[in-house]
Amino acid sequence: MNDVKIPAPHERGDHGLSAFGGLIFRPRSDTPIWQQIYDHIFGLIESGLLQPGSQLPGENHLAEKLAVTRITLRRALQQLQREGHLTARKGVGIFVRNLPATFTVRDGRRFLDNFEARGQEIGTRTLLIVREPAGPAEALQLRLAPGTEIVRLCRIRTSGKQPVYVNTKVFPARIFPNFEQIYDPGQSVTDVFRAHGVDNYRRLETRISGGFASPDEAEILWLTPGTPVFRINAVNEDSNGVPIEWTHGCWPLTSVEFVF
Amino acid sequence: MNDVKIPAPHERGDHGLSAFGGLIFRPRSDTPIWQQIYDHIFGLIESGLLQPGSQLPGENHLAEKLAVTRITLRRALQQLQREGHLTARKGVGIFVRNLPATFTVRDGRRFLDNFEARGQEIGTRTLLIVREPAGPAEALQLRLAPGTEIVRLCRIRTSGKQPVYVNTKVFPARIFPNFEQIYDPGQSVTDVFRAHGVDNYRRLETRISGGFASPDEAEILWLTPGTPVFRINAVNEDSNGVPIEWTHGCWPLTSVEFVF
DNA sequence: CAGTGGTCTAGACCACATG
DNA sequence: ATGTGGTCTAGACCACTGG
Repeated sequence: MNDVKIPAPHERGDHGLSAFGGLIFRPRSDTPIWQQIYDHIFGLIESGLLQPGSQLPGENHLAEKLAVTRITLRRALQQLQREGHLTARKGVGIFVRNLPATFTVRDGRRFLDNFEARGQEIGTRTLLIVREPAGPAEALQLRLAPGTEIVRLCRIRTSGKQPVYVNTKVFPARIFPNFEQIYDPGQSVTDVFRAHGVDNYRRLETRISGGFASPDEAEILWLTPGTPVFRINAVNEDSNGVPIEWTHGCWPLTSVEFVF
Repeated sequence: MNDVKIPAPHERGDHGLSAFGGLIFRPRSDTPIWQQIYDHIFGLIESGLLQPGSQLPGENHLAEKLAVTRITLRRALQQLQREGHLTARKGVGIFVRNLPATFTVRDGRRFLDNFEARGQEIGTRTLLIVREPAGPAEALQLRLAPGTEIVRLCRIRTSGKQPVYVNTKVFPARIFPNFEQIYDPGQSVTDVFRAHGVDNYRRLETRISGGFASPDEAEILWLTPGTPVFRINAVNEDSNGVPIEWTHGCWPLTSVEFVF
């Protein structure tokens, strides 16, 4: 508490608390205190003094160091969480989120071709792959009778360990009898398409809307529930106009840019 | 507590407070109190008991009626504001936002053709139309030398009085010598294009990203600052590939859906 | 167990808009 | 002058995570 050192990023256990020391926030200024704190922490992140993935000091320590109430501090922290710069884990701590500089997704291309992630490695994790009867929404999108068997695939895309995209894909099971066997080794849907004679397909329509992360989505994407997200919704057709894939998913608002 | 009335929307001055009466929120439930309040108010809005444009009771009254602290109540109200269901005006009150059911904007069409606003009338308000030297960003987008004269046009689109879209358009001034005269009567950019011999043009690229409303944008769009928004950014070219318009603007996240 | 973030209370003062 | 929403304080208890 009394050690006044130059803010070396990773001190032994103090989580770089010194970077926050000696600050004075003027209460009766034109800008609210919580916003001054927001600006300060945001500056630390942008300038790189707070490295991605590093942990912030505990809220009690921080509030004391900044000479404000924990509630006032939390107001600033929560805005930073909603904007995707921080992520909090209960019982653990608050961490600097790995902002992947915004991806650029171009419509009509394969996912991996789409990324222009600067220096970040892209990963895929398959959460679920099952065959089951189509629900009403799925049947509608794929133009099937309700109850027709479909293949459901849930995946996460990560950038440097950090999840940035969760999506669900639905396929007519009849067209892809060997889906699981072919998908398994490379986790590539395109491989599955090719192996079943679908060499060409096109995106019929893409819908982009906005929403707010459900508790489930928040947990998967390491977000605070209620954080704003993009929702994307698209159908792919084969060359004969038969729908072969309905995909819908969810991105943190600040992790992606769509280019058409 | 004892007045059990059907919530008639506009009681004499009580702002429909009765709709909030007699509620009990269990503190040690599995869901937080603020979220129970959120759910309750959201339900009132969705069911139409709280009409669009109507005013909520004051926070002090509401907090008393719901038997919670004003801070706890505010937590619920602020989430509703961020999600676009409520809008607060300092010194005035909190109002139910007119959710325009989400527009559908199709790329490459004229704006008015794009709307599928159900029963809402679309309005246009021109905030600014000036000629001035191009800044660096504008010069880059229009492929002009910095300082070249451009026409800058700022407009708001409204749906039933409520602003839903604010954007800025920039044009090379040299191509449109009579911009202002032609634009003025109908507020139509297409008219200006036609009058200057531009009968055909196409959208080169559209970029959609996410952000958070600046104080200026928030005021224009009747939002709370920091509310999540879509940002859209596009360039139109004439048939010879010459950029003739750079447009960028901002939508509340929950007011629009993009279809491509 | 100690430390973390999540929630909640009971007050208070301020800037702002309206009548 | 009144009522509004915006900000801030000084406490408190809880559920969760980790060692």
